Amino acid sequence: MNYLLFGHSEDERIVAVQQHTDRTMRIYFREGETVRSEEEPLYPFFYLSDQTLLEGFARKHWVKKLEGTLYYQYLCAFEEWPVMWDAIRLVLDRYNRTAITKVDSYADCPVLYLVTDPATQYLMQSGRTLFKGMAFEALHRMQLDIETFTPPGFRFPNSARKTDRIILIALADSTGWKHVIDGHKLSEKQMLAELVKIVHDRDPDVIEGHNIFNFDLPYLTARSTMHNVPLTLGRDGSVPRVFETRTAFADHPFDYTVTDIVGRHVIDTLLLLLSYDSSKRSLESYSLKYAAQHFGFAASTRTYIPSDRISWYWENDPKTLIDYATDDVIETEKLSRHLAPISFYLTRMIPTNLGSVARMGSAAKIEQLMVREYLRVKHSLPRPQEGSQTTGGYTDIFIVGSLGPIVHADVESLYPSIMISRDIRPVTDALQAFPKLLKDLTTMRLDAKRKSQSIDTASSRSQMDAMQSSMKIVINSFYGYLGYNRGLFNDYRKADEVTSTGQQILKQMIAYVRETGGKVIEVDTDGIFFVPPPGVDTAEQEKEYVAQLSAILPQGIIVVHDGRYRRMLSYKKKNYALLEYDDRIRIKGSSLISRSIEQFGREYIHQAVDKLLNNDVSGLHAVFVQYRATILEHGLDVRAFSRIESLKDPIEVYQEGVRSGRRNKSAAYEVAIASGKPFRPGDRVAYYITGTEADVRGFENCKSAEEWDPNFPDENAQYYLRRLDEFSEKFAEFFSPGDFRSIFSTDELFPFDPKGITLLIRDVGIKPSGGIDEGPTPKPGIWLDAGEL
DNA sequence: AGCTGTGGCAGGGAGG
DNA sequence: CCTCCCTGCCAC
Repeated sequence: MNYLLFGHSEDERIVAVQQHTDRTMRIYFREGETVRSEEEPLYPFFYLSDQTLLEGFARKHWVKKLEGTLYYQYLCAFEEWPVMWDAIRLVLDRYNRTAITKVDSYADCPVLYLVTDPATQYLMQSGRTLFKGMAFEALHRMQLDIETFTPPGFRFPNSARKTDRIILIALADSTGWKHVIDGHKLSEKQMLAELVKIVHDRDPDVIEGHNIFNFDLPYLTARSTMHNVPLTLGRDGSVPRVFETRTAFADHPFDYTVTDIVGRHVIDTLLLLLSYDSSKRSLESYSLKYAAQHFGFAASTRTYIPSDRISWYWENDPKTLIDYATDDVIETEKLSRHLAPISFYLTRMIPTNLGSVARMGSAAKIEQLMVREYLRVKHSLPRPQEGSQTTGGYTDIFIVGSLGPIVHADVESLYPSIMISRDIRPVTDALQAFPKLLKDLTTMRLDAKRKSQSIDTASSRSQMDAMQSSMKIVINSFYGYLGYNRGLFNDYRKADEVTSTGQQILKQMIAYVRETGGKVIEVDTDGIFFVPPPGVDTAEQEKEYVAQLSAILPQGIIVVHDGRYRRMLSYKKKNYALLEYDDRIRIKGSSLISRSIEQFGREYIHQAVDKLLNNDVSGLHAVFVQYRATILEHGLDVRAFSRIESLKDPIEVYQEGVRSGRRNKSAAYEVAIASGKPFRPGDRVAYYITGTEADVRGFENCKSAEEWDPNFPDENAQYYLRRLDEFSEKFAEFFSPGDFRSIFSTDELFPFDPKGITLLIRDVGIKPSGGIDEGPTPKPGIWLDAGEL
């Protein structure tokens, strides 16, 4: 069963982790077939570990769609067979043919070995099934962190500036060893030489650091170039190979400089953290210190130093700085031990080395699994489809207001379940590897999950848990891969089939709840919030009810009881709040909790939602009055009313966009430009609005939060009062217009009287353009009393 | 030398 | 006023 995932022969396993004496490289290719591209949309290809071997080969002969894809340097695909043979001849001619040997153990698969760069060879081989049967704990990992000195008057360390320098290099490793190379005792040049010596003595498999790709390693590289000390960190004594690259986490592109070290895997825990957060969405910051506290392994005795005080500590209190740097590497080790196992266990099945797996996106992982199987049987690969997906998940809201009790039911792994039960695969997947991979991964994941729950020893349990989490990530990406415009095996119609099947299932769930007397409030993709029918009161009865719901759905689709709540404040699609039975409040949705809302606004909304969920109209009014007064008397701190935005584009791109009229001016960029400090995409700017009128243009009336002076608060109180009103406006949905006005106003003549004010529940079930057709639905815009439910 | 998907809400600014 | 476009952020 695991044949596709874990390799085809033990020969694939490279036993020696620390040896790479075999100076060879593989070329895979297909022989003796003729596929005409116009008859069959398939690429002839070969697999090459070093793209420079094809230097000079006319680019126009390459299949365009493969340029710049995931395989730029590995998979060379061509429109025509003759062109492919030309390319192979070029590679062979470029090297001494006598160095080419056929390898017996690959007799069933034409693989040529070619003498070439050992670095690439090691990295290629080490990624195959190297870690089969090996535990993460057996890896020898080293953590590295550098501290730099910047002379007074300069803000950032500058890798080219003579007066800047590395002052500490902190090192630790997974054996518990710790060391600091101290810049007081050695010149920077000696420190670099010492670093190289230590790395060779300890000989780690993995080098780790937080933001190591964008700071520590590029800085070390630049300084070693300046001092003419070769940074020979490779296992073969080579210097790192460096290249710029870009990846995307959620909506945000992230640029970084990869530093490839021969025979070692480089892992940046910042990338692991970004990847972790792109599915969990729970982190406020991606700093090492924040992460260590978030995951609960920051020591209470940990030394903290503000980043702008590092130079001061080095000159005045170096011991504290050494403690600080040492704590950094210790936390890095813990962070990696927490997050890296997921990548580690994936390297067992994905034909790429650990360092690459840790940087790869999930679609790339699926493609690697597919390509691996196609390579094995020497089948050509499909061309990516042109076009786009047309459907997504079904989202709807039927009731606006505060009501309860609430049950949340959702379909377990909706899209993977649909794909498995309907045997969905790309039309181009001639080998039918796609559904087989999905099924095997799912079975294995459930198996690992069961084991992780039943095993006694903590280390085996966490190993099983890491394995099942890594498989979960891949499983959940199979659907996304179908709609991925660069995926070789993409298939938009199949992606649409998955989503529209999901929509049907959700609509069946809605119909069932309605027919049995429940009240559906909001649905989104695979989950449904509803007030259960009369008689379904206890948690056990709710679970029984959900089990009956599950039973009416197609085979393989399982609905589970995912939560019960005292009340729900339903606001808009994808925007709601829940009151748990232990009185905790959970708020969802960008219009209620977005980070683009000023902090005081988020706090105000949170408190107001609390009052609404608890039917406390007087309290709601009191909250409004209090915020209003605080704003007017400039009682808020700059952190409460400033807005933090990240700058997506470089300054030139922004300015060009504004000049050409293609984009509007933006306060965040204007503040950043006015500060005169350099900024890079991804940097965050905190600013606030100045002036006296409520209705000012942001980009003309903005100041950096750093400029705000509590003694002369010049924030625009009228503007922030308007913001407060905008936040309050969200709650207009829950009251009659008159009641709303009296709650959200300050009348000095008459004290506020909550009598007669009720929270309303509005049925918004019928949409002008159709919507749900099952079940009777009241007319739109009808106002119901909250007591009805 | 790169990249999983669609759906939804809010806010700013430009122009009607 | 309104609509449109764009960006940012979020749910799933």
